[in-house]
Amino acid sequence: MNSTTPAASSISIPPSSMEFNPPIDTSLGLSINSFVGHPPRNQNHPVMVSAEEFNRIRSENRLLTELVFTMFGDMRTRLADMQSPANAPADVRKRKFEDYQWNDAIRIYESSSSNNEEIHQTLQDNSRMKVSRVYIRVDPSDISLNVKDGYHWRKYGQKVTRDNPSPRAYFKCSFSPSCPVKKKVQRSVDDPSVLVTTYEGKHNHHSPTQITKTIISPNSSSQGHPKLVFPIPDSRTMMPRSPSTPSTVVQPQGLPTPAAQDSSQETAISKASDSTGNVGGLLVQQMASSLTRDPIFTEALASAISEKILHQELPESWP
DNA sequence: CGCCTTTGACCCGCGC
DNA sequence: GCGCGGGTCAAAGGCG
Repeated sequence: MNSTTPAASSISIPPSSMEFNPPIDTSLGLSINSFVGHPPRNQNHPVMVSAEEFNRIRSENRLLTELVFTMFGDMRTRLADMQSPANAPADVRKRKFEDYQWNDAIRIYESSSSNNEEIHQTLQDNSRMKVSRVYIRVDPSDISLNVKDGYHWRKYGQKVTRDNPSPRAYFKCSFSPSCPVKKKVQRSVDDPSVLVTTYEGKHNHHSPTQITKTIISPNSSSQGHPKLVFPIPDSRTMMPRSPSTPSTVVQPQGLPTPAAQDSSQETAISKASDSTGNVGGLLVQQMASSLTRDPIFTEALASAISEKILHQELPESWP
């Protein structure tokens, strides 16, 4: 535990901050409020796209919207947990706060559609970190704890831990006898269809498998539908909870690379949380800020959500 | 035969 | 000091 991090009990969040108050980016002429809370009244930024492209973007944006709301709801729950448990055991409070440590590289993958190379590449991208965590959605009926990530592993132990009925398996990299890397694999306590894989250390050899560069880059074509992306905090409450929750979203063009996102978000959030302790709100702001930097994305998202809202009844207060 | 998994025993750090 | 829990060791057995 980082000695510079504030104690969990020191975090105090006023009730008003538990509401979603997205940042306003006037430079774009749109705020998150304008398309999350209210239908846009003026379309000052019409976007000319084909019907096919529009449908694709609309579909993707629905997924992204769901992801954002899921993450916010989970964050709020988690923050409430963190600030309230004065009567909770000290080790539980400590664990909750440590879940927020941003040393981890968090990724969610669909095992059915992702491949070894992507996971491997993610780990390469985050190789500067001592610990990386990867979430992989698997077939719930598959009881094995095997994660195909391109390396060779030898299982050396298995334990049932206190906070999770699913056993935790311990692996060492067996490709090179001197390789210090270990990994732990355990099903998520919240969603048994998700394998939580924690990697420790850095490989001192190349992957046994051929690496292909398939992952997100700023220049990725939107047709490429690159995989996932948001570095999200942990494990338990930040996971999408239902299988229908999207685990892949499109990386908007112009956003930082995943590695850059990791770095910038880790820095910004750790700094800000030191001074204010409002980790959750800052995370939302950080995410929203990143998204709103991309005008194409914001326009498309506004269109998608406004269409959805317009298909519902307007509130009585709506003019 | 080599490599792997399984599994009980053991070690160690931490909190009380 | 003791108990608990996580992590590791190592013997035994399985498999290709």
